[in-house]
Amino acid sequence: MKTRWDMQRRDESLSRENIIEASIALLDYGGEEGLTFRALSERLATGPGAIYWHIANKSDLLTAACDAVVARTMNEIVDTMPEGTIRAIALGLFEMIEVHPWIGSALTSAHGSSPALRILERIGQQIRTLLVPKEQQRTVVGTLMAFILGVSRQNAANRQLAREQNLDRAEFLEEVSIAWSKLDAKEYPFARSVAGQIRNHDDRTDFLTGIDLILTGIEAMRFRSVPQVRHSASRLR
Amino acid sequence: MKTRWDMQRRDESLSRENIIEASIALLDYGGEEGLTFRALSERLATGPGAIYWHIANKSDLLTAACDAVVARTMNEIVDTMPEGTIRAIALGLFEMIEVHPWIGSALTSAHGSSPALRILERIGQQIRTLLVPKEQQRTVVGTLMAFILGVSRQNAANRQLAREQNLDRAEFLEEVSIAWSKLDAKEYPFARSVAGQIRNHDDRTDFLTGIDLILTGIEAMRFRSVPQVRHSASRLR
DNA sequence: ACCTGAACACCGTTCAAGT
DNA sequence: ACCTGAACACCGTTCAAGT
Repeated sequence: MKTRWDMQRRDESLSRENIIEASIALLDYGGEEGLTFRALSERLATGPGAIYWHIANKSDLLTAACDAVVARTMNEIVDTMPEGTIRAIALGLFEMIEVHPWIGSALTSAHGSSPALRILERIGQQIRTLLVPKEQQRTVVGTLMAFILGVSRQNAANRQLAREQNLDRAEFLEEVSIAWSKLDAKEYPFARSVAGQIRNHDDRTDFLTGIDLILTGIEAMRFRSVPQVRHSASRLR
Repeated sequence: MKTRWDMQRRDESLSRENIIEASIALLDYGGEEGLTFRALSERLATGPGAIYWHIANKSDLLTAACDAVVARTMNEIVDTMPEGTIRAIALGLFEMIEVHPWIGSALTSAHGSSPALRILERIGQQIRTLLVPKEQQRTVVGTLMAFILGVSRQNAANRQLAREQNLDRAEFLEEVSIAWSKLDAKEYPFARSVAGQIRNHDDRTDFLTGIDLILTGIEAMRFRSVPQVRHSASRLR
């Protein structure tokens, strides 16, 4: 059952890098549940226990795999104008999570961890050149990150859902559109009203519109010398 | 080991509702890994198999638990002015996920599912009264939802992380602040520059600032008759 | 120092058997 | 119709034993 490739691979001794690369392959192929210590040790032609010599536990492994892919994605992005670069980063992450859907959830669990930090840094550097006031930079970057990861994760989840139901994109959207148009008219007027639009929308375009929405908000905020005071925050707490 | 309460509970026969309520309690207490069919059947004084008579599988159970909490949260929000209501919905969801961190991940996996739909509908109705052009409503609501859930999830994950390290909020932020200020100056200039701000920030305020950023963007967009054409989308694809 | 693989304590889920 | 609980096929992780 062992292919030439497997044997060759094992010629190199086991290393943290080997393990991470094999993990990424398993995750890409079988999703989060595709990564098990048994599958991993089989692919690496070793025992499950051996892996624990190089990595602490499964969570450590997931973060490391995540970090490797994020670092690669970030290195592929070339800087141009700040807004353009932000869009490129956004789209790069969107497509990364589309190809590696498991990254979405792996990335949540670590604000201080190194993959999330890479993204924060990259966006932050652009926001600085956009001349956003210093006190607002952190919030603005946080807003962009939350939005980018939120949409990308949702997009990946939808694709996953479609695949589970053995539908292509068009069929899946058709199903959702039909389901929404059949909702109760009193309780779900909005969902019904947009049901028709679902069919022909483009995920990337929607995503970039959202990014532009936020960039527009940033620009508008830049020209307000004093940050606006909102009473709702304290009133609603 | 059985308390009076447990016994009393079992007097009512098993039902889907019973099971969902018990699941929520387990999830709140022990997080996602706190919900197991063994713990659940013990709490309900029955066997693991009995549960399968009322629910399809664990995923079904999670969605149902999620839906129950989301429905409750949404019912608590009273409508006022559209912007105010959107902030109230946002903050309501933020606090909901803070109290029930497991909802964050449960909510991702289901764009068409009923908990996500409730949220979409509620926000959508407000966006309609804001007179956003019909073709942009879907995208705008999607933007808000992605942002709200993205930030809330991140916030819940941070709290979880702090708890795992047995730190209170202040200690945790202090740790992050110190870690960021020690990063490499060439590679992480932005993270270093905001390290100091981490210490004294308020999560809710940041969150509402982000919401306002998006609402500002929406307002600006409303006054453009023709939706702006972005070349980056096709250029970057 | 690094690897092996059996063993442990868990999972979700099924299903023959009961009432 | 609804419940029981043993059994199945998995998990992540540990650890004595090897090289």
